[in-house]
Amino acid sequence: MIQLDLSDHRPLYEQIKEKMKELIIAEILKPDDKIPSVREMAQQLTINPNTIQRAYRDLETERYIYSVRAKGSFVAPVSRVREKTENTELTDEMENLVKRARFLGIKKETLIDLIDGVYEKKEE
Amino acid sequence: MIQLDLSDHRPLYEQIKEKMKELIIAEILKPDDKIPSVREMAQQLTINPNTIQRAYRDLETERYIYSVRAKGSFVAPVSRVREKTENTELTDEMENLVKRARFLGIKKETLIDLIDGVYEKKEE
DNA sequence: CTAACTGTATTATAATAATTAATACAGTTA
DNA sequence: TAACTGTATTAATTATTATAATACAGTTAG
Repeated sequence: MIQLDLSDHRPLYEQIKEKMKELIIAEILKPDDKIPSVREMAQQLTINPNTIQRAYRDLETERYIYSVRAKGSFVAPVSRVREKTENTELTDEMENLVKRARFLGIKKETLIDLIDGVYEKKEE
Repeated sequence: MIQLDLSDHRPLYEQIKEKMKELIIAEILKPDDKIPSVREMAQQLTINPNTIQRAYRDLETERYIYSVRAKGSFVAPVSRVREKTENTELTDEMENLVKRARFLGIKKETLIDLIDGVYEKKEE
């Protein structure tokens, strides 16, 4: 399901969080989909279950997943709270990125093309 | 010149690197501008000089600054290498961000307005 | 020339963060 | 009942980060 990058300097649980978020945001994992259990994922990645536990706990706090004791962990439906905080975070990041792009001499049209490309795929 | 955020979980040297990059990218610091010496910056931020040393060493490797022994450290002119790696990095980040935006239901036009806003300020 | 500044390097230590390990408990499911 | 779930806890280990204390060689202003 996910792949760790050992050359990455960041902690494993951060990588796991990020990858899971990507899968959810890309809608590869959809609301109420079951995700691998703590132990199962740990075995797949050959790391300690506690590390997965840490990642899942964070993801639950951030409302990306929800867990049911003895049943499993599942992708959470998009919550209004999460949507709002993500919205502001994203706007900030986007602004910084666009500034960097401008600094690098990237044309406005290039950015707009990129956006078009992503939004087109929505229809698929 | 820069301000550390102690509530930030990332290492100090990472924060320093990031802030310096921001200043350089925003062109607040321009090529060949002298930046504070290792010891001076350490005193300003009340942290150990070795931590600054670490940040500066990284920044030099990434071609954001250059250092001259016994003279000081200075903002590097934009190198072609740096420009290229930054360009691909930025494109990747931008694509991820746009995907997130789409997932959140943000309209394409909203993103384009944001870009317009940033690019307009170039004339100032 | 000298005093005070530069970057750079080194080694040791302390402090913090991340990870593993080994369990345990309570509930679910086939 | 056996095998699975999430969750919690405590301890030990390892890795990373930060500090501390120096040292060296070169620059620069007075």
